Amino acid sequence: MLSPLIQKLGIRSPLSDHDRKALQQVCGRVVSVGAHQDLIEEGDASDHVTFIRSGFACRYRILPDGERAIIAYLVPGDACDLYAPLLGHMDHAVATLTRCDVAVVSRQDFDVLTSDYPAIAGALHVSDLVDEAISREWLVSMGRRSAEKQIAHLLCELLARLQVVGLATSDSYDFPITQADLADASGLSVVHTNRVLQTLRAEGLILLRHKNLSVPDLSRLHAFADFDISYLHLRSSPNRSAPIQLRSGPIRLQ
Amino acid sequence: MLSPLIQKLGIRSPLSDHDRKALQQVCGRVVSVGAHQDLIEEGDASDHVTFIRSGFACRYRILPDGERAIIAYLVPGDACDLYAPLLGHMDHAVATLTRCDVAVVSRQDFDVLTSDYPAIAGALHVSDLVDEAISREWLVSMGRRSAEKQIAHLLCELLARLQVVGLATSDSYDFPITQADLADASGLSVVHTNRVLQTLRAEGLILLRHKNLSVPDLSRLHAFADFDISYLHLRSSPNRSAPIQLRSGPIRLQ
DNA sequence: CGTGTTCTTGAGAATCCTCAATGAAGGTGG
DNA sequence: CCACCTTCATTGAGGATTCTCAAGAACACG
Repeated sequence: MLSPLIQKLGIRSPLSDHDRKALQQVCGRVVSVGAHQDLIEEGDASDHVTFIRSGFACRYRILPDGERAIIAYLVPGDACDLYAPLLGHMDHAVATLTRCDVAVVSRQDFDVLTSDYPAIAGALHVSDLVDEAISREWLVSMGRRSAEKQIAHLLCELLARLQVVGLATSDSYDFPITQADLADASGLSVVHTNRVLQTLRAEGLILLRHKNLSVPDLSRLHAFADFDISYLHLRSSPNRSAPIQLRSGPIRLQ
Repeated sequence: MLSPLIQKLGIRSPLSDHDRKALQQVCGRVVSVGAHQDLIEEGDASDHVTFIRSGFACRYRILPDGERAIIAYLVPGDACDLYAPLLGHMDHAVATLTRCDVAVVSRQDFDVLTSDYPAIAGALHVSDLVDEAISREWLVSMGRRSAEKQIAHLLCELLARLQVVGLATSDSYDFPITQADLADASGLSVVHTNRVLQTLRAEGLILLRHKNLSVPDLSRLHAFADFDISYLHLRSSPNRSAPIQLRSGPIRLQ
């Protein structure tokens, strides 16, 4: 089974077998972490690079009044602290939401990897740029979409991101995120999050039972949520429908 | 007078005189653009790199119902589309908010610059990471801060960012952003934005007159807005108070 | 079969929105 | 310099959304 990281990078950037092997080797040390555990704390000047191998995690900050703001969801294949040393310290924390397997790579090994394999460095950079695009989309959702559309949009995004790493079918995925975690990511209260989910269910837009989410009519959910997948940059250009050719070569997509 | 771009990069990453000269040379072509003009449209596969030289701009998206969401403010020294080719197309647009001078660099010249001057490439990367941190902070504000604190926080952020490029005193700056632009960046209505500003004025937290913002008691505003400047990464570490030494050398800050 | 977490519901209150209108500021042409 | 026009800021009022508090139900786990 291909690691989710390699799957994710390979979709957006061409990687050679050589690159894949190097990645697989470096990410050998996998640690299992229970739910609701900090992987990285605010202020850390992390000397490791951490990747989510399985499970869900999040970036978050705690405010003075004790409120928690979740800034991003991390799914298998996502990096936690790729560029932390460039900024000197973490300005937010990372915690698991469920039990997770995480790959921990020493910063030294990682630096060797990226300088020996520029295609990997490039693919990781692209992947970080997509994370930025996701942040922007969350800002759009929080600022200008109704609570219902915001949550629906988030569910669409997770479907697409999990499909990339082979953890979702065409219309469903395991959804272990609690309503409290969803609330902190949406800026809503838990109570309202609950009511929003009920509305989406009542409208027949989603089926959510036993920690599994399935979408009866994906195009209807997309239309409702105003979900345009292009911000995830799964293709090199919105106008080009053919997938990127998989070959080793330059980092640039076009 | 040093260009705002060079000022900004130099604060977070060591640049040699050599680097500075190269930057100055490449950013020679400056274009003047009126207020409320698109600099980059959504979907563009830009073949230029654009930097704000003077004036205010923003990243934004228009939703199907016509609403505008502002995702980021751009101030002098900020890049508009640094890594656009890596993602293939712009997933959002960039527009001026006021009259702006922008430096337009051909993608070709830019690529030559970054490969000839790795310190510049590194500094730009760090700068982009800070933009990410700013996005995250906006998410925190939108999700879990009151409208008053959110706007106050934004005003604190702008003060700090403008100080970096020499466009603010210790407690004031020119503030040409309209309440409509502030509303679209905060996810509030124009009416409520107006009332929030009035509250901040009534509390004596800000003075806003004739497009000029000044802060009578900065630490009070910081405390009110829960503003912790460390996310702007103006120092290499929150525990180290000495500024970064200015010398040419490796990209990494520590 | 208890115990803690998560989900759900009700009700009243705070926040924020929309609509609609007025006032103030700035720019332009005569 | 004034009349006019456009943009921006402000105000009032009623309503929608979302919140908090509080409690009970369902579920998961040992």
